[in-house]
Amino acid sequence: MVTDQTAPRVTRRRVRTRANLLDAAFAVFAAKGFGRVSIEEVCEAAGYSRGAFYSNFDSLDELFFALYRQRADLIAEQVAGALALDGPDLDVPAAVDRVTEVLLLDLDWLLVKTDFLVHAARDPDVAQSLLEHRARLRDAIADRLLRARGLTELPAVLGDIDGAAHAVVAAYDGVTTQLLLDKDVEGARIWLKQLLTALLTDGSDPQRAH
Amino acid sequence: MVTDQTAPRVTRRRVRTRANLLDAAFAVFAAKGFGRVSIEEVCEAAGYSRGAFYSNFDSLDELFFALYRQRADLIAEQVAGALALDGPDLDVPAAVDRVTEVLLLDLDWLLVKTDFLVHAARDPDVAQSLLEHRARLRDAIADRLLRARGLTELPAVLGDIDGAAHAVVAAYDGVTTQLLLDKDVEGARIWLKQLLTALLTDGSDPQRAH
DNA sequence: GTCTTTCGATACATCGGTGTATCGGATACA
DNA sequence: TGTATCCGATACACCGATGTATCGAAAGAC
Repeated sequence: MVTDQTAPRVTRRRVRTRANLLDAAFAVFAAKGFGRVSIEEVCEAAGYSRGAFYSNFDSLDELFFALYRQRADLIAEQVAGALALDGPDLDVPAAVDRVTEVLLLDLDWLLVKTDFLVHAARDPDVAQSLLEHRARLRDAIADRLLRARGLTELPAVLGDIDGAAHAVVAAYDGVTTQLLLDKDVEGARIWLKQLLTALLTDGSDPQRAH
Repeated sequence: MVTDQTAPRVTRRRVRTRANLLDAAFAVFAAKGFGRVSIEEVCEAAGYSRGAFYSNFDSLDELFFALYRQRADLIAEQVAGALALDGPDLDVPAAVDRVTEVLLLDLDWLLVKTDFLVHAARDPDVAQSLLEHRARLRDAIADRLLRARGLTELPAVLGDIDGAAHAVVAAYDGVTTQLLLDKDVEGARIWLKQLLTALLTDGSDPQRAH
């Protein structure tokens, strides 16, 4: 009996090398930037020859895309976990704390992520894919905000809850930009919390972070 | 009488070709991204040979830096103008409108600017220079906010006026990220205004944009 | 264990970009 | 207009990266 007629026999070695290539690529991309990395460099960092690369990917672009998907999905999972952690109506500040911890964890990832952004900005297909990913993230945040409704009143200027979720993402992106330059992760965390508090709580609301 | 003993005779042709190279570089960088552009491409776009390039710049990096400085200074000037336009205490929303108009004018510039950001994120010297530029911008905004004090009460969560200026820049950066993907300039403008209003005005403040 | 299929290393041809050295025409200045 | 200087075009040598074709070895199926 054969599991699949058409697909090539899936070997264990293949998935290992592929994972190794992706890991090495992450390190190299983070260090030098996508635009300045050659296929050879990735292979050398992973300890393979170029034959291995061409056996697994068609181009650097394809590898980059696969790398982004892998890591982005992982982070999205962690964020979703941090958002779902507390009960149906617990306080927003705690959730903010946990999410902030996850989102501003790894500077290298922010570097690669931004590289991917400028890459996507010039390729409509990639941009579309990234936009969808961001939309999913926003939805998760909106769901969480919905659960907190009543506890904290949202400022009306942002419009509905979806607008508020949009604002959260914008704050994250804005803080990321600054962080890429000054590399002050702890400062960025504090700063992001402040921003989110300012955005999500009514100014007249006595309940604030800390 | 000689204007300068040591410096080479400043020719008119030189400044023209240099400007042409910079203009062409802007177009090419915007279209393909810094990482994917060769010296030859820039020269071809400008209508020169590589000889002209090497006569004016030492490397693509140097040209990129010069290009960024040129355009960034130009924009900073326009922003300063938009901030200084009204009297010593006129309304913030009008200033927000004008600044938003200037900052979200040219998508190509945002592309190149972001390219430069990821470039700076990997080179401490360049990062330092960019940070200083951003600090000057923040100071201009803080000055403007100071003039408006009393008219609109700032939310306390942001801390002092400098914190508020910081938040303005973060909002701008955040909106830029989204804009790079969806290319909706008009939407981004509206959205940025909303964000700034939410950040700069107390939630209980009845005075809002529009 | 053997046999078949797949994976990845090696070798090769090729191409595009880089930097330099040189030279003729353009430009400023008297 | 003459002339000294500068600028940019051309030609050349070089290098590094790319993609492909081939082959030995590893891994799964039985």
